[in-house]
Amino acid sequence: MAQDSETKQKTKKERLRERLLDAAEATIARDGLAALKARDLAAKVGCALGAIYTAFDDLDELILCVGARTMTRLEATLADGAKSNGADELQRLALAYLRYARSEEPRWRALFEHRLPPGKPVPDWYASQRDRLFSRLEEPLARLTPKTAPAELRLQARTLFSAVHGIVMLGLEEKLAADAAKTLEKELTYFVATMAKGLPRA
Amino acid sequence: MAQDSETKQKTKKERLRERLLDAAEATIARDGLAALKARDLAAKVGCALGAIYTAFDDLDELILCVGARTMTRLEATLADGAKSNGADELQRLALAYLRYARSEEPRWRALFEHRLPPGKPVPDWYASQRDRLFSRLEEPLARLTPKTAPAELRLQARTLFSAVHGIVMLGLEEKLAADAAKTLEKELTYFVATMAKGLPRA
DNA sequence: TGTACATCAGTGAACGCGCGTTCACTGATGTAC
DNA sequence: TGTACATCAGTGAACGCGCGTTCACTGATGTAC
Repeated sequence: MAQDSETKQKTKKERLRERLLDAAEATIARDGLAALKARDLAAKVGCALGAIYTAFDDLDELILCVGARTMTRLEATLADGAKSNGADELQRLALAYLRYARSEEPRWRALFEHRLPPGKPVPDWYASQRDRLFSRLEEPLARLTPKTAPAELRLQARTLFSAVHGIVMLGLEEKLAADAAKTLEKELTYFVATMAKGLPRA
Repeated sequence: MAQDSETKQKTKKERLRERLLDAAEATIARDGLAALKARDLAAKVGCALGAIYTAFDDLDELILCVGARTMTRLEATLADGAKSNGADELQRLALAYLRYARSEEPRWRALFEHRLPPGKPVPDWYASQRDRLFSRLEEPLARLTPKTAPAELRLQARTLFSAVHGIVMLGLEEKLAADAAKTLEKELTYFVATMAKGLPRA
């Protein structure tokens, strides 16, 4: 029975974790990372404030877990948006990224807003999921420039992602110009086309 | 004498504003935007806490003023880094941007971190200084693609800036890969070269 | 020049709020015999 | 089956801190006559 008991305890704790994650995710998705408060969270799932700290070390851990879910959703959107066509897959990927950022902006933004307190390292499981996300960009790039060495490819993929990310981020913020968000699709399409043309062996 | 008195009062208030701005700038430059606290600021300039609010409406206004100074410095760096050569001016601009972000990272980052409370509009003087900064990118772009219409050019300039910004931002954060910062120059150079090659009439 | 008065920049204690985390305790669950 | 005991998830009041902003007040400066 000791084994049974342990199993049950684990499951219970796991269930609380999930309920907390669901609630936190909903809050972040609706109102952004800054709106996530321990007390609200406890109220939402109907547990005591302290219970959060039996399921997670602290809010940072919980936020990272929500981030993992966001990455999974983003991955799915990218996979969905990029398939079917082969030639302009990069363009499709970029537009899919924009679409995701638009449709789940607070969630997406939380991914980049959140900062661990200095000294706290990013957990390995988080880093590896993040890296997996980028490998999704390497494949289509590899198809475009088949002669490029793998290390070079990784760099190119990162550069391209950062560039697209920058365009989407600043575009959605409208920090640069008031009407930026409306022309973003055009901007991105044009941008990726230009890049593709400039790449060796396009 | 009424006129004299008013003039003196203005000057005095102005001096306090400047001392506060200097102190705030120094704090942001050393420790980042998050380190800026009203009490520390008052202590630094040797005035009362409340005096801040005779010189500025609130901390947001003060932060925007520091942002204006940052933009001026950035503008100077860009002007400095881009001149002399003409052909690869875009590359020089991008590298100058990276250099500035590196050398004054917290100050630069503050420019993008700071958010006004929702509903508070960005002041006109701030928006116009920001726009002026971007016009610096349009000139070299115009030289590269002389046939492009002005409206198109503005869009291209913004796209290019956003892309470079994204590469620098994520690169310096090292959120994507642990060794990103070291290869950033190479990355940027390669990126701009690729873009330039892809642009019509390169 | 001297006196009474007005102005207002500057003061800093106090307000008001928010919030993550802890910890002594409880009560449900399971164990031992 | 029944009783005494152990465990530990879950509780929530309290801790501890931080911080932007306000406001009744003061004192230096200048004005009026």
